[in-house]
Amino acid sequence: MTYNFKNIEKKWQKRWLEAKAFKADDKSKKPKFYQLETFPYPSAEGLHVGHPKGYIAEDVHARYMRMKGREVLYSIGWDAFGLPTENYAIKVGKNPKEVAAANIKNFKRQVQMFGLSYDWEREINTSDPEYYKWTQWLFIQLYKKGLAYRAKAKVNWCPSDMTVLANEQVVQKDGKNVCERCKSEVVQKDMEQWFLKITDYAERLLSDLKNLDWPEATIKRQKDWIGKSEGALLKFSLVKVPGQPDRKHSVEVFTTRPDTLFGATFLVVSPELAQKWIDVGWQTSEEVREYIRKSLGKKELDRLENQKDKTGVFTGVYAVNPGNKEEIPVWLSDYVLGSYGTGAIMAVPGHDERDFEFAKKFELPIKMVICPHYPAKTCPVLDEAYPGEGHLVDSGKFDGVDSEKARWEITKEMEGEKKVQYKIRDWSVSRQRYWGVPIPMTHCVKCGIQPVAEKDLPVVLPDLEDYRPKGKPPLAGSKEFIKTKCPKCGGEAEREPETLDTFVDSSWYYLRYTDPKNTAEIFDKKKVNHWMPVNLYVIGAEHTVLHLLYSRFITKFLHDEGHLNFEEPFLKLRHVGLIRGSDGQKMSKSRGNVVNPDTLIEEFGADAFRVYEMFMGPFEDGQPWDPQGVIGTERFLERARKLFEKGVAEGEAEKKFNSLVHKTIKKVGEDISGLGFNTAISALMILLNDAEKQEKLPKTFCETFLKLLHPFAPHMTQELWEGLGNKDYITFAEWPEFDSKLIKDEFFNLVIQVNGRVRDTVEVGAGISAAEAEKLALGREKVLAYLKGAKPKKVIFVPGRLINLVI
RNA sequence: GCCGAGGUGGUGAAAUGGCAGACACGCCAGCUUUAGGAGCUGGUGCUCGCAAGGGCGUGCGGGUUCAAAUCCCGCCCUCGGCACCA
Repeated sequence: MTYNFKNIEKKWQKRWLEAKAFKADDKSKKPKFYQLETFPYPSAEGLHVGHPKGYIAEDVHARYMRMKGREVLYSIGWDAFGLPTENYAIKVGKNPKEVAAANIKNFKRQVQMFGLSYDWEREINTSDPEYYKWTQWLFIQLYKKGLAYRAKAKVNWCPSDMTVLANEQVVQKDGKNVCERCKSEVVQKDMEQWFLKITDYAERLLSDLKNLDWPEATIKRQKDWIGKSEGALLKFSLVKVPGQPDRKHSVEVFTTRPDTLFGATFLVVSPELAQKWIDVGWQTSEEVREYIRKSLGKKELDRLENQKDKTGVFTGVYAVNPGNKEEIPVWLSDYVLGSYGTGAIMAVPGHDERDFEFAKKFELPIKMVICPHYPAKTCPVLDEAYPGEGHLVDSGKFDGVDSEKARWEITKEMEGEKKVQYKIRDWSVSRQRYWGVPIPMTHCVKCGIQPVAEKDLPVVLPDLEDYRPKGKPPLAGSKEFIKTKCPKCGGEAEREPETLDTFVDSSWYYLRYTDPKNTAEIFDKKKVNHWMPVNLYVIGAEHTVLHLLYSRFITKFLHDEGHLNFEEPFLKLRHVGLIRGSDGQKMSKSRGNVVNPDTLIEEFGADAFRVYEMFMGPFEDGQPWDPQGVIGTERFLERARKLFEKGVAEGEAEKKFNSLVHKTIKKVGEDISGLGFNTAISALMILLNDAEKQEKLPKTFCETFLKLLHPFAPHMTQELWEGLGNKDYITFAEWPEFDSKLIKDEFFNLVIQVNGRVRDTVEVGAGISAAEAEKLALGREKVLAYLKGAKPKKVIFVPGRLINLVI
């Protein structure tokens, strides 16, 4: 009899689906457990073997949690809007809607063949008007609170495709930034854009990180991205501005080291700030204007390039250092950014590496004002900047003050103010593309920008004959779409033709799973607060910043609006390690190392595939795909299945074997909870190896074994479960309990060391005492040979493990 | 440059102070088979040795300890991220 996994897997998948076996019950009395995985972007290529690793892990965990008596919410949806689909549609000359539908169909077929235990009743799709109605609603709420606004900003512009590109769509080629699709060089352009004011939440996004069970590296990257710096704003009055009266003007700088003020030997302003000066009528040299023109024409990326080779020009303006009243020159350089701080800095070359390089290049004075060797009165100028802490020197009345203390003292004395700066910028959400959520706004000549009335949502994305990008949003070309009435005055108005960044769609999908069919509200408050927050989120490490930060922002916003009673959406987060091609490289079509799961499932079955992906190695590490690997787990399952052909025996299992069974129950449970799937499977293999040597296998063992294996190989274990005469689903059977008495060994192998080297082992009773062990060891022939008649100086006894005789 | 993760057999790995290499893949030998990309049994870190047995061994160098893959110090390499944020 051969095991027809194809039919059996299909049979159970069909039954599970029809019985709605994995429906998450809102009203269940059991404690809830919400598991989440990144909902897929349904691409035209379909899944490769790397994609399901995270899904399978979640499924194993979900099945385990159900058996442990939890009501598990575990669902799937489709992040269906966005550029890859749109670009693919353009390429094949089809409508993105059709392409997306076909892609979803294929993805659905693929995820279903893995036997994943989703609650399909909760399936969602971001391109469905029933879903994006609430994305639009969310945008309007943000707008009403002043958190969505329109402003001019630099965007990536592809002159050939005549469209704005997302940062992710700009790729590097021969040192240039080019359009991912047409490879023409991208330029930066100032355009009006919609922004979400995530910067308002910077402090909370930072401080709430401390309560999360997330990988440390991910927390750190979010912190770095938010980039908090505490410092001060200091004012420098300006003298000798050509064509301007003395000391009428001033410039403010942001610094994290006000304690180094007396070492500021020049100021540097950004090209953006210098341009502002010119705009208000200050006179400058042609050299300065040329420098501004050049650097403002550069893209930010290019400006960051030649870091080591600093450029700049003297502006002709001088400032007064408010500390020592010295007149210092004001320089212009693109190493100072217009978009951070005040766009101007005080340069302290003695204590800042960048200022040091600049001073060296333009032969500007370098002064040391922080000395690590107190009580030295002066400090020699070093051949590199000294950024550390110490005591102040050459700083007037602050001489000798501890640098950390001096920060605030100097700020106060100079009438500066404490200031906190963040690197994080507001979130640009406008896309001049077709395949996305229409931004629910109108432009009225009389009333200006007005949000669409909530009762008129959704603003449906219309079908367009020609949706290709042409330099302005494709929706702008549709007269029927654009023409509307102003929601405020009822007069003629135009709709906003831009669409939303797909990161907006995905910033709240996990909330919708809790109440996916609600047509009256974004979600029911009771339901969302019952299921949320997410107990376990498995997500790729590439999402450490954007999606996770946006989701946290939106959650906090909805909390502040009174819709949620929690502030953090994802309590525990783990990253899935990437499966690489068998060549060790990242899987990609261009490398030709992509492995398709369809053929593997066809050949080995979903169970063998699942077990292999979980057995490959530590879940959070990446491994190369081994084409031989599935054969190994297929063998394992086949041998397990054969075990059941022997039939079930009456009575008890042999004592030692039974002890192993209980150890395995403990280990598999602990390992699944800790996502240590590889070692859980290895424990099951060890158990099987031993079980095969047993004369008889009682029913209790058989059922236990199936339960332990079930999360990994759900189809086969369900089939065998039925074969044992069970009528119910094994999925809802109770996870076995281990007996801690049975786990304790009666005997163990005592390791005998001489000077830390293993010389002998002997089986002894578990309770052996130090004295007994020593006596035993000293009676062993092998041991005596190494002792050479010497008496041990020291004896170390580790109960249950070893004895070490030191001579 | 800075930050993070990591470096253990031919391969994926296990062991988080206590017998390094569990469990698998691959390979070798044998059995079985008309046949095998099937199954079963045994072997498989390197090295000396006919063997018994010994020596060496977790990127490199040092240290702590009765005992180190594991802890500490210094260095090298690989991968990932950030990159003039004052």
